Amino acid sequence: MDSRRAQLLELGLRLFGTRAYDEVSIDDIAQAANISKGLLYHYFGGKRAFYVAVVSDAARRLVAAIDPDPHLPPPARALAGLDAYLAFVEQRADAYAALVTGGLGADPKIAAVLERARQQIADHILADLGLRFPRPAYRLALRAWIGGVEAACVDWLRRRDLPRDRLLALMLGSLQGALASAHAIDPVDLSVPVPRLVDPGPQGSAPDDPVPDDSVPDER
Amino acid sequence: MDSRRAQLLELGLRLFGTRAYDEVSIDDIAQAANISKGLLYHYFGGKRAFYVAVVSDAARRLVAAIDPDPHLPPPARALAGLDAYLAFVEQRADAYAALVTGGLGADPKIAAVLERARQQIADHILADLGLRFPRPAYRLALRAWIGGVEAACVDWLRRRDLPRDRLLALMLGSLQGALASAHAIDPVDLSVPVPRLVDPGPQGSAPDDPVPDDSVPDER
DNA sequence: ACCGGAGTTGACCTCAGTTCAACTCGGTGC
DNA sequence: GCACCGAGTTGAACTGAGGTCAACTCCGGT
Repeated sequence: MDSRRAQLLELGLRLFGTRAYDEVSIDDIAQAANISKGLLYHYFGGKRAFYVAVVSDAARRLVAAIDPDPHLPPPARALAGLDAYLAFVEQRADAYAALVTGGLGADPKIAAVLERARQQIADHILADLGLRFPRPAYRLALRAWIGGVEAACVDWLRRRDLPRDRLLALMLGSLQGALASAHAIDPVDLSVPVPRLVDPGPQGSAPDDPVPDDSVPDER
Repeated sequence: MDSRRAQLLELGLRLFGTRAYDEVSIDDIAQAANISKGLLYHYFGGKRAFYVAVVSDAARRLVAAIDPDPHLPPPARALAGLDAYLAFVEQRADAYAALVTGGLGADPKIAAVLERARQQIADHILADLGLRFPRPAYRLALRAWIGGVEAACVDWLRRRDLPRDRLLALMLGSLQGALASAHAIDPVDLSVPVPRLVDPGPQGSAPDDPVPDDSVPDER
């Protein structure tokens, strides 16, 4: 049955989200799932392969979760995507932690899975912005930004010292800064200019004028 | 003697920089160092503790490597610090890989060591910029930026598709963008304004005015 | 010469990951 | 009804890596 596989993946996500890879034994998994050790080897090749499967599945879910609403115009899609990303981070903090902190000492398989997911997210964002940059500076800027988002999310989950919409605005502003920085370094002639993601508006002394908006503002 | 300890740390850095944690056995280490297994347990508590020691040592070196030249004025110190950071990344790619890809998740000890090093770097940069922000938005923006720098460096080491000075400029631009974004979100009255880090100078044929101004909403 | 302790070793122990032969059991063909 | 089949499942046994420890070697101090 395939549901057993899904059940094991779900369980694995919880276990690996809570404790580190080598602190979770096969016996732990088997016991928590009420199955025998051997069955895990039937469904997955071994512990390592199981872990890879768990991480892959979580990455798949994350990428799926930020899938755009095709009705929105491109720039708003990017915003909605990031918002969905943060929602995932918030709701499934364990899964997210397993993903990002999960490195497992740089297992190439894991690294490849994560890098692939990041690439998909990057493509996603580029498409949502209506841009397409194969140029190194832009690619690197975007890659760095994604790394920054991950770091910020992990930190944010631990501290929670900023409302989510502020975090969203912060990340969007950083994205704009990163893309602008890439543009300064490699000033390719864009058919579409780097869009203005954050609309600062009149910035008074009061720190409480609303950041872009709540969850999904589509301006324009 | 203490030199043996240092020798083992150096060796560990090479080994863990090349292969993943659990692909390096105690016997491997012992054999590579021409010592017996037991001796490793004499100097360090065990494999895990050894790994923590290796990472800590590498982090210490990195933080030491970006120590500022006190003669430079603050903004230039920040630039010099980032330059030194990139130099470290380039020269000791293995050590850097061991640090960043290392055990982000593996172990709370490791996470603590790395987070401490990042904190030091962040303080470093803040001091170099002549700023001091305990406010969440700035802290988070800086933390995200550091995560971005790490991601960019790992990617850059793999691809090498940008000259180092361009990478430096890219990162500096992103920093400025991140800080500006934090400022837009939490507009505290800074005694010292966010400094202009990137001095674009005469750029090629480009159709652009240099980025910062429109990358950064609210320049005040 | 004796002592003591740091440095060092190798045999041994333990336990987690892995393998595998065998058992159940619901469906299929005859 | 019956033999068969293959997926699902199990538990015992194997293997190898991490960890322990009593003992040995130096070597400086008394």
